[in-house]
Amino acid sequence: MASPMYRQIAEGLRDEIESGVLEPGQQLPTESDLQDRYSASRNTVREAIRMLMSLGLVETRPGQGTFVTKKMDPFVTTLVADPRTGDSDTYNFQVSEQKRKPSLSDVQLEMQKADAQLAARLGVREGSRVISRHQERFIDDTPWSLQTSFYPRSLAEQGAELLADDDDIAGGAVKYLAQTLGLQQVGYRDLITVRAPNAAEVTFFNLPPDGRVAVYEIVRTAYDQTGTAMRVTVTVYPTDRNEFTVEIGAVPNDLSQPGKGDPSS
Amino acid sequence: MASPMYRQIAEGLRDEIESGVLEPGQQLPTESDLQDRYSASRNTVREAIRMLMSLGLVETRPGQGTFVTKKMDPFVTTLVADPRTGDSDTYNFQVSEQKRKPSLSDVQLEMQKADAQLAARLGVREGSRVISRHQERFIDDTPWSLQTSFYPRSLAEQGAELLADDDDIAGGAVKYLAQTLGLQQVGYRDLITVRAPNAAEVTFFNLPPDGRVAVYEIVRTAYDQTGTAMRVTVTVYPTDRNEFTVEIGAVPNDLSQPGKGDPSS
DNA sequence: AACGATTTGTTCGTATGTATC
DNA sequence: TGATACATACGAACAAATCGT
Repeated sequence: MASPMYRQIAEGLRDEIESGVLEPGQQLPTESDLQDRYSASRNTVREAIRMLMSLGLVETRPGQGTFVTKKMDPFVTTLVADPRTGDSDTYNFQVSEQKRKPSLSDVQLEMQKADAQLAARLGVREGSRVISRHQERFIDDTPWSLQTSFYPRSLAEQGAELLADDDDIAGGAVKYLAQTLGLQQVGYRDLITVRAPNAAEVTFFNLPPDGRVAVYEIVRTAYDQTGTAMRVTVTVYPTDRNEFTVEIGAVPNDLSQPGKGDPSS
Repeated sequence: MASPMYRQIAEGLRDEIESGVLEPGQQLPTESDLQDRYSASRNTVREAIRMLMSLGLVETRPGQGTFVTKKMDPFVTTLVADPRTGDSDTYNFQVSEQKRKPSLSDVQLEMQKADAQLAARLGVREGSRVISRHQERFIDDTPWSLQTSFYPRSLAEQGAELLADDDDIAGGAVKYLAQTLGLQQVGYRDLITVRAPNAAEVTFFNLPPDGRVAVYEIVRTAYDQTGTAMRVTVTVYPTDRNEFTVEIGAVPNDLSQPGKGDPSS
């Protein structure tokens, strides 16, 4: 009598799923069926299913039924690159290598005041103005990530006017800054966190509104040859369709394609 | 009238939380209060709170109330290191740098059959035996990560007997393999994914059983000078108290300590 | 296009259990 | 011990989405 009824039901179904009795994509018994099978009320059965949903094991479709989750094949982003590159070019390259069609929205440009955290990262005073360049990124027409790059406004004032311009920067911002201001990107730091999506992210990525799918937030701070932060880029990815790799030193080419995810033993 | 009542209630409370009217750690109105405030039934109010919980904004404590979540300050793990190191030593070093006390469980050693995925990564035949060395890792006596390293059994047969031994390997396994077999770790690849915790992880990390706190799974495949995989390490961390960084090229020391997380603007 | 059957979604009422103070 | 607050469980009704006739 230790654990409540709804959890016992969830355990039972969970076992069936993880043992493969119920395969990915397959429909679970209806709530009505489960009521009979476990002699529990509908609400209790629903409680069990809700738990499985929260665990990412099943998904419900109104009017249809409840189904074992089929994991979509992830897109893998590589976080390292040669220190001298690591710009937006990298994005297109990575995507095309995996034979998917990337696309980008227009740049949405804003002047914003830096909050405490951003100011610290960018090495500017809190409350000072920064250039914010925001883009939506898609792969095969499904929303894949939201990216915002921040630059100190001083960069535009010193001659890199295109930064404060609403257009795409041909060849990438890193190259542009090298050409106009002589700024070399000599290194960067990525900070990887995971959190629940906010309302805008739920809308853009088409995520379930209850936050059961989290998002990665990757903050990349890039430094120039003087050790000064020249850019901070924040990119948000849903965790359900993204993975990341880091490669250090001599690493053979990736042959271990994740496969179908089928345990085809 | 578009969205259901429970979501409107959740929206209202969410606004109060995100605008700071309700501060982290503060108690929300009781379910009874919220019934009156929104003239909804208790179940509907609970539905709203459940959504906020799923979003990680609040937590409930039986007999006490519902409280705005206070983010615990994260432990930051750096994924890069010099290619020649990157062993368990790194772990102790990183932890002590942040002035926390690390501790490790005994090594739990097993011989296992490699499943398809592990076999591909480790470059062995599926179903062949591998050495599995499992450890629980704590920081300040709270469970922090679960780590399992896999080695081809051939390594132990070729002279690295300690791998198949139940003891800690003084100085780290990488150094040991270099000394006994001349294997140099020349590089590694990390694969970062996020998923719901399994039952064992829920227990060890003391996570809510409904899976609303996800875990990172970091798979590190290390290669020797011949381009052969010499080790695969799988480490699992709860997302609610861990962050990761990757540093490439010349990067100044990290001064941007994440602070208390307080928006003390 | 219309309708009915099926299935999940939302909301209410009520009762009882368990944890905390 | 009692009061308070959240957790579990049942029953019921109607709404909304989906599918087939």
